[in-house]
Amino acid sequence: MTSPDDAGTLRLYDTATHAVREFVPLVQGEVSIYHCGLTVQSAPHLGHIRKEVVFDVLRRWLAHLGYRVTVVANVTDIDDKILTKSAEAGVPWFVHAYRYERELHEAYAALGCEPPSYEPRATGHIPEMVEIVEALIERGHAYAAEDDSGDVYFDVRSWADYGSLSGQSIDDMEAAADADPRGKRDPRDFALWKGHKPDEPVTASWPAPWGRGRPGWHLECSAMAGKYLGDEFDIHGGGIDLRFPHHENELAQSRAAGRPFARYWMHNAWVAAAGEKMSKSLGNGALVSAVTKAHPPRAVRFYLVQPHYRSTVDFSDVSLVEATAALQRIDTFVSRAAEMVGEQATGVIEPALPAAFTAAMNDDLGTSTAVAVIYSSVREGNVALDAGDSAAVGARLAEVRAMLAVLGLDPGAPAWRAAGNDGRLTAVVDGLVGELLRQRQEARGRRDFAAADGIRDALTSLGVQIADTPRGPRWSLAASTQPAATPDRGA
RNA sequence: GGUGGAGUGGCCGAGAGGCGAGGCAACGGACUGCAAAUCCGUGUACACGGGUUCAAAUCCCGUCUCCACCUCCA
Repeated sequence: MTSPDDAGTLRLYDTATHAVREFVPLVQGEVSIYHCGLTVQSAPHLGHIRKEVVFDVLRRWLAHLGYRVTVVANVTDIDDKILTKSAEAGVPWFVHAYRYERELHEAYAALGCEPPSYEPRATGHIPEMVEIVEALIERGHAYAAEDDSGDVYFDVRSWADYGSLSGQSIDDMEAAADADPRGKRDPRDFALWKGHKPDEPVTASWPAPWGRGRPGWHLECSAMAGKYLGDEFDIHGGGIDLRFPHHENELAQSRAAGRPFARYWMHNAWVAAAGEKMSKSLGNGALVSAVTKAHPPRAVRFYLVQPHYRSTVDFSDVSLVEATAALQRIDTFVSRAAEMVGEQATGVIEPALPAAFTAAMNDDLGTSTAVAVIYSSVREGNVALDAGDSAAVGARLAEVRAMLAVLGLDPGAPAWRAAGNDGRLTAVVDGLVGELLRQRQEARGRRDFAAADGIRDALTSLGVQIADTPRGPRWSLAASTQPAATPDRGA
């Protein structure tokens, strides 16, 4: 399966063709990616941030392969929910939107996601959207509503390919849902432009040839992708639930306006809670802010990265605890190895990756298999460590860190440095623990094991783990963020 | 009604015709004063019923259960 030849080319699952296709960029050496950002109407939960993590890994892998990658993720800062919720809260809609945009950025940072190359806001691109609507009207694919709402709709019947992305035919779609046709020719026609309503703030409307209003949701992505990536670009991504209608509509309106649009469509599965889509069983416990408080953020990322991106992952605290323990195994090796060979590999992602890792990543981002390769290197590294073979340890360490870096999990990366720790605190703690360990060694020397174990227990209860190695005792912070009582600790 | 996906050992989670991914947990052994960490070892797992095949978790048929989408949800 994993011959060296296979490792050479990247293959991605394309939702539009329902097949894994070899990835060939439009422009050699460059990759352009657009993925739908968030509607900033509430705090991001784990499901929202999974998409960011998935595309962050894709971007890192493409960069590793030598591509220059441009990533655009929009911010939808105007929509029905934002207007409703801001009205309820009694604040201007843009205040509401900006507040959650900041929370989104905090979530990116907390999980080590690099910010997009461009992160355009919908409200900053009204002229580009108007331009598309004009082109669609001119070409006979859009029309102003026949009532006096000021809405403009896309005419799905005028576009033969409508439904191709999601594999549906217009006639099989459940049309009854829309009880109020609102001047549509066909109930499935979707809004490109929504006419200003008297009860909405004037600030939430913009002038257009067919009257004041605001853009429909789908329109903004076509406009911003076109502006920053051109009429045709490589990869369009988003959550699987956006495939229809959002992406179907984006595709239809872009192509109908004469733009070739995306060449590959990638959709990540969602994070489920108790078997159900997270947005439905919305619990505050799944907010990124809450989860990263309860569990180490790097472990949260590990938990999101390890399953394949097209598999649904089930959210539970138990899974996060397991992910924390699993990551600890890797980290223990990294720190033990670094102690032996020094911090030689800091920040350098040069060492060759194991062929199995490359093959796994090239096979539609097989992160799960890729993680298994990391564990295999860790085991080899541990064996070398026990054997005192520092050359082998150094090689495995470099390799492991390089693989972790691809997944955005390198423990030495700036993203994971504790905020506000300038190093002095670490030095003080190291000194204090070192002094206690010295006392413990003395006690052990005179075979006073009660005293020695007393010191060890005291440190353990503070979340400091002690390990006696042939080179003397070493300490590390326990994986758990609640250091005190680990219930399953035997007497 | 239409479209797409899923059911894997105590748990999480890959794979997609043939040598039991990987992790967590558990048990045995080595190491240790005891631990911890680490290493070695231990599991006849693929929803159910048929079928194809020398060989099926993987292909085919049927059944059951679950989830998502079908006009604004990552």
